[in-house]
Amino acid sequence: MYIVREQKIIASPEMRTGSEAQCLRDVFRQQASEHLTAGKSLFLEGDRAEHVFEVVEGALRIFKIISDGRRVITGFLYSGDIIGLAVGQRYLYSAEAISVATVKRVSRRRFDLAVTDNQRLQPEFFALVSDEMAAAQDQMVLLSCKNAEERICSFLLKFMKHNSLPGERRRNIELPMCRQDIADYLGLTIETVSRTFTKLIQKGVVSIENSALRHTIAIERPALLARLAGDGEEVCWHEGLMAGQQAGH
Amino acid sequence: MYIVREQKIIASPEMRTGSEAQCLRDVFRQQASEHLTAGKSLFLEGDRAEHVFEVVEGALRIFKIISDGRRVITGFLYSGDIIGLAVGQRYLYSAEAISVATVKRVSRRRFDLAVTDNQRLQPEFFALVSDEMAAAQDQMVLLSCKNAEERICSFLLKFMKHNSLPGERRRNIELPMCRQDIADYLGLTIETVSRTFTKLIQKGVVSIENSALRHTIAIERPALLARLAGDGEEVCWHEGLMAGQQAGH
DNA sequence: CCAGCCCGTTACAATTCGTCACGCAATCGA
DNA sequence: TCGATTGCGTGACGAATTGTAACGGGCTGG
Repeated sequence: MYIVREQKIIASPEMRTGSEAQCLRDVFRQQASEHLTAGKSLFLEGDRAEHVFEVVEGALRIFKIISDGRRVITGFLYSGDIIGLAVGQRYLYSAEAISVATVKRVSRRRFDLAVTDNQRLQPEFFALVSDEMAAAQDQMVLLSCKNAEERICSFLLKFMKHNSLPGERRRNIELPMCRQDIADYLGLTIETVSRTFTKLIQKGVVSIENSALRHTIAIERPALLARLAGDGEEVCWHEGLMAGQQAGH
Repeated sequence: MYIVREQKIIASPEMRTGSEAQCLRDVFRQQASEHLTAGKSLFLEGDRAEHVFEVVEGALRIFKIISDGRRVITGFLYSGDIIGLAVGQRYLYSAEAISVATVKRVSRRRFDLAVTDNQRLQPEFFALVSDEMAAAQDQMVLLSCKNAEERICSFLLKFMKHNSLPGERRRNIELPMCRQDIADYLGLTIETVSRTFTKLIQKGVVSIENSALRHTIAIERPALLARLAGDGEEVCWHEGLMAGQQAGH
């Protein structure tokens, strides 16, 4: 442990870029804001991963294009999120602004130095990577098992959790992405997304402002929404399971 | 850079646990082998993540159980793979031996120390995390878009790549997992897996040893298999795409 | 003001995949 | 040796999702 402190002491000034940072976002504090218009690309899958980005405002989608031209959206990012973590030499996906958005960037070199240099940041860094991995696995579960309704409900729930301050209970949510984005994210077609929204409205789970372009959703019955998402409150891990050794089929 | 070397020089002996390690697997070298019988659990989702494991021999599956009792296999691990990386406080999934298997373990504390202590290991560590992330994303693409045949073909291809030495060109592969495992991994039912194998045999893509229990697959037409997997040789990133800013739909 | 476009919605037909039921072969245990 | 069990394959059927096509309602720009 003392070695770490030693390292800080002998660190030369120009290496100390991130030393005062209390959290990862502080690494971006001094950086200039960059503004993106809707649809503007931030980087492409396969590009050399030379920067890490923080979303200051707006929303982005990250996606892959597969051989037949279809698009798979692997995630959405909102203000406060960080993009470009834990990649190797090259970006694993493309990133684009959905709406107008503001980002800040630092070079990977500098970001990595800040993290390795400042022990305080490492837990936060690993937590972020871990969250990203957990999100990917949740998405695999969703795509493996859930039907259209469950997918839409899970999506709305996740959006609510992510985009509301702790304690805040807003009934209205404003989805920045269009139906096609939702479809490509959930492994559905745009028609199925539409139909499912209609069904949820008929069931009284949500309602949609017929203003603008159906991007404003009011959650009428949050409890029902959660039940329809089918996550079953994430199960009871610490009972019974230990007994059955032989992989239950 | 010189700071890194400095750090090594002043490192106290007891901190140098992993200092001589040339690669991550060396961290496990001194550890005792543990033997698992088929179906034996290594750890459960939600357990405190106290160890990191290396698969010495055999195969394991990692999976989640969802609320309605179904199982989603998020990956298979073979000899040489490392399990338990990049998790937070708790394991994100359960791990079980498929066949008899041998593993080694080190405590997370020791593993993390070895990695932070020895700069040489960090690139390999990040590469592993990155691979895991890339695999998760590929799986999302598979589950989002691919039909049964493409899924099976992708699965066989990936298995071949992973379980053959570079340059080696074996036609016969021995799948350690049963049909149900494949189904739960690919988001299909066991019947669809069966039917799809039959179709692939009829097309002359593969053949199955009718010995034992259909676990030995001979790849008759590798090129066709690759084409049917539909990965389209991972596309052409550096042309055209830059032009279309407005998210193509 | 109207035409044209984009996005979302709806209806209907087509297809894929899941469900259910059963047959077959190999293995296990008494 | 026999019956029970397990894992896999197959066929018929139905449900859920997809594809196709047409429609509507706001914007935009002439």
